[in-house]
Amino acid sequence: MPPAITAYKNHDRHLLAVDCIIFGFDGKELKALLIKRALEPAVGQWSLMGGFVQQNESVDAAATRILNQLTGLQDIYMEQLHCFGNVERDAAARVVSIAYFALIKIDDYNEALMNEHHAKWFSLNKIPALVFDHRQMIKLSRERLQEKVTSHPIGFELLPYKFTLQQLQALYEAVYNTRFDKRNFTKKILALDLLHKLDEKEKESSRKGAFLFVFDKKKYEQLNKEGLKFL
Amino acid sequence: MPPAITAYKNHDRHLLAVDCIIFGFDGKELKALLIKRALEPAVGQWSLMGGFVQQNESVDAAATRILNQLTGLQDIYMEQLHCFGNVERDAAARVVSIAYFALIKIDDYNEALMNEHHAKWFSLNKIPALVFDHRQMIKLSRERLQEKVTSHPIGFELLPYKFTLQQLQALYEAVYNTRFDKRNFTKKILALDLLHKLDEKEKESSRKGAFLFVFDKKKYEQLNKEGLKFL
DNA sequence: CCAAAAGTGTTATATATACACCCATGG
DNA sequence: CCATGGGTGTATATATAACACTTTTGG
Repeated sequence: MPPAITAYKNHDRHLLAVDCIIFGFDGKELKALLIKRALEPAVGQWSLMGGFVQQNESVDAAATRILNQLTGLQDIYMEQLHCFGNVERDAAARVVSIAYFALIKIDDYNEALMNEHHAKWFSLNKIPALVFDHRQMIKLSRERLQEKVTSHPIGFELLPYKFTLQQLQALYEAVYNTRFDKRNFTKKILALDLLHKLDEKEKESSRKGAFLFVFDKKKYEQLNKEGLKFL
Repeated sequence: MPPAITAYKNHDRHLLAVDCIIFGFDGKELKALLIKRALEPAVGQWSLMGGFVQQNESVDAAATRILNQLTGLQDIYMEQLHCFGNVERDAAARVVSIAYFALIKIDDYNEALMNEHHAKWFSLNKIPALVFDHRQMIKLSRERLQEKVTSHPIGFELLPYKFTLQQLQALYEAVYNTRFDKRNFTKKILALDLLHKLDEKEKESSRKGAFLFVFDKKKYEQLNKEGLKFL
């Protein structure tokens, strides 16, 4: 990249950060992954995982890098949420932050990296005090997740590869913070022709055992692009 | 604002721009307001109105300022669209841009300012070649407008204060790029209990004349917050 | 044999869609 | 008196919401 040409030269330059809201689902509750902030100011306070955008990387790439720094994961569903640009949002300096949210399988992470950052999962209903505007970021991301899930089948990103219908329903109930009728839910989700029923049963949560499903990758990708009407 | 503290000091700083997609509706077509770019590179090419974010202003404030520079308007419906952060997006330097879209009444602008920027309205179906990634910005903003309009009554921002049902329908048809049945449309919109029918008729477009409506500000604001299911 | 979760259909209601004619007016 | 756009209702199809009992099996 050449240096800024004359026409741009006199404009202010800004610190640009990325913050990641990382969602997980433990079968009962929607959770967000938080770390203990390692940087001044506010060292040791709970915070979203974040970092600065470098000169030679795209903002999206920065988000991917920062997610990977904490989780060790790659190829994760990630979406830009919003640019937070208030002058005073960071207590130490003017920093503009672009927030992203990511959906991961809650057991899928690198434990060493997580320990290194003192990361912990928090139920979305029990988020502790956070630095700066991170609470607002989580709030907005939750609303966005809800909207997104209504028209795109991204909920599966939060589930294990094989899952039961009740796990799926519990996930949607957690996202919408409501309850659904089991029969109506089953009917609707199966009608999408998106799931493939396995011969295998999950037997941990009941004596009878519940059939496991996987999603049909082709249908899934198609509906993810086209959109669907879920609820 | 104090200077960046030690912990932030070594991070790269970036040029931060704002670009505005300004929508208008002429009674038939959805249009976007474009200017002839005044800056190198690509001087004289069609472009969205944009500008740089200053050190002491929020990103939202920058967007408002830049919209005002072109139109002279204040208190305009404006929404952040997306942060465009590819390294090579601007041909001259690494510039991260935050795109906003605005809805204005198409006759409501300061002509002197518009002339100064060589601004012109373009039908969304006939957007000329644009600088950098501005075409992509317009595409995304159109999709977002469509989604937004489905759940929030923001369409009115594009109409004159008094409008006929046919103007309203034409607007929604333009946004969705489809046709609606007149009777069903009327039924639905009136059922929202959002419009107030005036005793006054608009007589330009027909001999009989069509009744004018205004929206009920209280209902409007309530539905704008709560959301609604429009179509 | 019993506790606990799995699985499964029908009906009622609400919403969405399709469709065509008369009205009022200015020229 | 007629051409033009304005205004209005009903019937059908589809989608959503409400609702309860039987099955399986490990202990």
